[in-house]
Amino acid sequence: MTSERSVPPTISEVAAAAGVGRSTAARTLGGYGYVGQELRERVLEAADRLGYRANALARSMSTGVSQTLGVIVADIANPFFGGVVRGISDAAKARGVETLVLSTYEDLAEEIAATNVLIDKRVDGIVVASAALDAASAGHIQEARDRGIPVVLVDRAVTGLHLDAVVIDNRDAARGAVTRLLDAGHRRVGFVWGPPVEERPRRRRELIDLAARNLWTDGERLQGYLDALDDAGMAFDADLVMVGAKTEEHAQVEVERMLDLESPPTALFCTENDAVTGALRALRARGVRVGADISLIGFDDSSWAAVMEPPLTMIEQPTLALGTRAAEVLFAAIDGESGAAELHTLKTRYIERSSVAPPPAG
Amino acid sequence: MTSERSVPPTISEVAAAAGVGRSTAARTLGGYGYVGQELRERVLEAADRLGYRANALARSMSTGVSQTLGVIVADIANPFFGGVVRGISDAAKARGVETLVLSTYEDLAEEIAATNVLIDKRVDGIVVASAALDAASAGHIQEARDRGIPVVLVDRAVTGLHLDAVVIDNRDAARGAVTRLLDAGHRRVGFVWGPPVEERPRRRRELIDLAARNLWTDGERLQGYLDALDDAGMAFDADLVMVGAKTEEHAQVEVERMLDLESPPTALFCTENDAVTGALRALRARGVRVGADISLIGFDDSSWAAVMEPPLTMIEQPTLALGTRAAEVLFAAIDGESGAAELHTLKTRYIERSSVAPPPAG
DNA sequence: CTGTTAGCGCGTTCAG
DNA sequence: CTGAACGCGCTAACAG
Repeated sequence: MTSERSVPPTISEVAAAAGVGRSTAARTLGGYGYVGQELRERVLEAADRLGYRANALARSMSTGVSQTLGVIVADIANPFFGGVVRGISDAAKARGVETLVLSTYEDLAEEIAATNVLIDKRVDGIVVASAALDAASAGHIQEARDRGIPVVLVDRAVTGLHLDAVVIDNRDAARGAVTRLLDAGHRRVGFVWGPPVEERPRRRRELIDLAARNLWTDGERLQGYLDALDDAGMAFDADLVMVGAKTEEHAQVEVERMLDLESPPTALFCTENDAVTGALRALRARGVRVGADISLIGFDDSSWAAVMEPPLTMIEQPTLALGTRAAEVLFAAIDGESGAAELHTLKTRYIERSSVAPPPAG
Repeated sequence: MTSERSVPPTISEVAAAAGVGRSTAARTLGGYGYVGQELRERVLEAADRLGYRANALARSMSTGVSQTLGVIVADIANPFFGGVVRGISDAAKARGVETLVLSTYEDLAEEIAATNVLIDKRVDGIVVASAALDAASAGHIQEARDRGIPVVLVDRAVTGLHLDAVVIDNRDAARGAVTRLLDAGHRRVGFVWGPPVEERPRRRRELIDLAARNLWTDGERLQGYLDALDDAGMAFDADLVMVGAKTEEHAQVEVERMLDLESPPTALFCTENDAVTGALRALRARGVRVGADISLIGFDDSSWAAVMEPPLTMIEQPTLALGTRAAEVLFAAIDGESGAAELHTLKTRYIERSSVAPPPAG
C-alpha cells in the first residue's frame, strides 16, 4: 500500500517538505540558477519521496516553449507516412521534444482544423504534408507562420508557398523508371494513379496543366512520365493514363480498361502502392502475367514486393530520412538558424528485381 | 500586408478591444456562463478582428483537463498499429480530443519514458500496447493510475494487471486456423514467429510456460496452436516451432531449417506479417510452391495478400475497431462511468483464399 | 447578466 | 546563495 494521492505534488509542496523556499526547489528541480549543495540534496530527496514530477503544462506556460512539435499527415496508417512520422519523432525524441501527430485523410478542411489545434496547443513547430494545391489554399499555413510558428513541408511542396520543403526526386524517379521501360523496348507504357479528374485529357498540354494544378507528388511523377516519353521522341497517348479516384479499386478498373484497348500497354508504371495492388488485381483478372506478358514498375517498396511472383521492381522512398530531415530543418528554424526557404530533395532508390522484361514478341 | 503580430492576442486584449470585462470575453469565447446578446456580438467581432485563438495550454492549466489523450505503441510505422492509432484518433477527434502518439519499438525503458512524458503533459487518459510481460514490470502503468490518469491496454493484456484491455481472440483465431490446416489433412504444421528464446523448448510443458511468460499476443497464439494439436490428438514437435529473434530475416532462417528436416512441414501458420514474408522468402529459396507443395495461413491481412500467387489465406485483425473500442473504454473511464476492469475481446475474420490445400500425396 | 478577484504550477526578476 | 513577489492566459467563484 503506497497510498498515493491522486493529485500530483506541486513544487511548493516539495519545497515545504524540504523546508526551503519555493524558488530554491524550482531552481534545483528545473536545473537552472544557483543552489547550495545541502539544500539541493534536501530538495531532491523530498521530490523523490513525494514522487514529484514537473507539470509540463505549467512550465510551457511560463516559458512559452512547449517542447512539442506537431505533424500533420494524410493518413498515419499508411506505411509511407508511418515511416516519415517515425523519422520525425526519432529526431524529436533525440532533442527531448515530443511529437503530436494528426491525420487529415487528404481533406483540406481537416488539415485546417489540425493546424488550428496545433496553434492552440502552442507547439514549437509544425511539419505538414499538405493537401493544399497552391498558396491560395494554404492560408492556414500562412497563419501559423504569422503567429511565429515555424513550418516545414514534407513529401509535398506547395507551389507558391515560400517555405522549406523536404521532398523526394519524384520527377527524376518517374522519368528514370519509365525510361528503363522504354529502353527495354516498350512502346506502350501505362501510367497508373491519378489525376483525379472526370474527363480524360486528350492533349499533352492539358495533361501538363493538370499536373501543375495537382498534388505535388502526383504532378511531378506525371511530368517525369512525359519527360521520358519526350526523351524517346514518343507521342503521349491519353488512353494510357489513369484518371479518376485514387483508390485501389479504381486503379483496377482503369488498368482493365487499358488492357482492353486495341493496342494495350505492354508495361505499367504505378506511382503508389495501392496503384500496384490495383494493377495486379486487374492483371490477375485478365490472366496477364507480370514479367512475361507485361512489365511493371511500382513506387513505394515494401517487403512483400520481394516475395511476389515474380519479385517486383520498385522505387523505394527514403521515408525515415524524409522525416529526420524535415525535423532537422524545422529545428534549425526554431533555433533561428534558417536562411531562405529551400527545397530539400532526397533521392529515391531504384530496386531492380524481375518484373521488367522486353515486351512479348508479336 | 496584413501586418500580423507574432505574439497572439490574449483574451484580455479582446476584452479591451470590445470594451468589456475579461470574464465576459472569456465566457463568450469559452462558451460557458451567461452573456448578453449585444456584448457577445461585440466580443465575437473583436475576437475575429484580432484573430483571437484560445491558448489551450492556459485553459488546460486552470481546468485540469488537457483534452488530449496519449497513445503508446510499439511502432507507429507498423500498419497494424497504424490502424489502431487511426481508430483511436478518429474516436478522439469525434469527442474533440487530440491524440499524442509515442512509439517505443518494443523497448520497455522507452515505454516507461513515454508514460512519464504523458503524465507530465497531464493527458486525460492513456492507451498503451505494453511490452510489459507481467504486473511486476508494469510499475509505470500503475503510477499513471495512481496519479488519477485512466489507462486502457490495447492489443496486449498484461497478466496480473487489473485493467481494462481491448484485444482480439488470438487463441481462438490461431486454434481455428491450425484446425483448418489439420482438417485439410496436414500432420506437420510449422509455427512461425517467436518465442524469442535461444534454446528450443523440447517439451510441451516448457512451451506452455514460455507462452505464459511472453508477450500476450504471441503466447495466446502459441496456445491456440497447441489447442488445435490437442483437439486432433496430435503430439507437438519442437522442431516445428520457430524460436529466436522476431524478424523477417530470422523467420526465413527458421523456415528454411524446418524445410530441411527429415520430415518437413506440409503447412505453415505464420502469426505476423513479417513472419509471412520471411516464410515466403524461405519457400522461394527452396523452390517450394505455396498452395501446391505447402499450405500457408498468415495473420494480419493486407491488400497484397490478395494479389499473391496464389492469393493467401489470412486472419484479418480489426485494427480500427480495436482502436475505437479502446478509446470508448477510455472515455468511459475518464467520465467515471467504468466499472470493474474488463477484458474486451474482438473477433478476427478468417479470409479464405487459395493458399490452403491438402498435403501433396506421398 | 456582468465585472472583480483569486488561483492553476511554474519560471523569473529582484532585493536580502 | 536564497526566498518573496509577480506574471503567463485562462477558468471559476463571487458579489454587484
